[in-house]
Amino acid sequence: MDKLWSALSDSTRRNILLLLHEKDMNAGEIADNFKISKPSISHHLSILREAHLVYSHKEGQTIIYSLNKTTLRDVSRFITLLMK
Amino acid sequence: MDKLWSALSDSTRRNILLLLHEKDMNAGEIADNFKISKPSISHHLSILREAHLVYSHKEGQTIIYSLNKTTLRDVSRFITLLMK
DNA sequence: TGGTTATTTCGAAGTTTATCTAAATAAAGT
DNA sequence: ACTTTATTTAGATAAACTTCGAAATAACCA
Repeated sequence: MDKLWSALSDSTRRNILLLLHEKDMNAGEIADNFKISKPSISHHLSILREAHLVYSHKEGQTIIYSLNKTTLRDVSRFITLLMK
Repeated sequence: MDKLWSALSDSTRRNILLLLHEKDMNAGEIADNFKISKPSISHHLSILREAHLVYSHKEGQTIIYSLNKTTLRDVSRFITLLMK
């Protein structure tokens, strides 16, 4: 749970998740939506990947990232428990 | 949203929320549930308070903390949106 | 083989965070 | 007034985090 929550604690990463909710994207496309450098975005993506919030697969020259909705259920469960 | 998510990113703070879900507690009682010092717990409580995840009121000599479930709805909304 | 494109890894700088002890504040009782 | 109890604030330190530019890796094409 720890990696999951700290992955979610950064607003750039939460915005990446919102982008991927709309559609799958490659790393460059994702980076184009932010002002920070590509290495920084790559780093954020690796944190999201380690938290299992996204997964990626290679397609030709590019790497496509997708939202992993399954992991979000763990967060949802925690919040729902507290709200009861 | 930023203070909210970073408040949730620390496991001690999430455990404080779980404790307060069971019942309201004063700061000392909360601290007794952890190995870290009382000043550290006090610091965590102030972060939770600033994020509006808990509120507090004085009762005689002690300060009673309670879970603020309303704020959790914002988190829940974000997660629910992503899960759709 | 060499060049181009896409992405990650490396190494460093600056900022933020969690934690501690010691000191300060505040309320209550003696 | 002084002491005890409950909690917070202050100041310091070490670890973790975000960010960058430059270099490395990998795939594709000419």
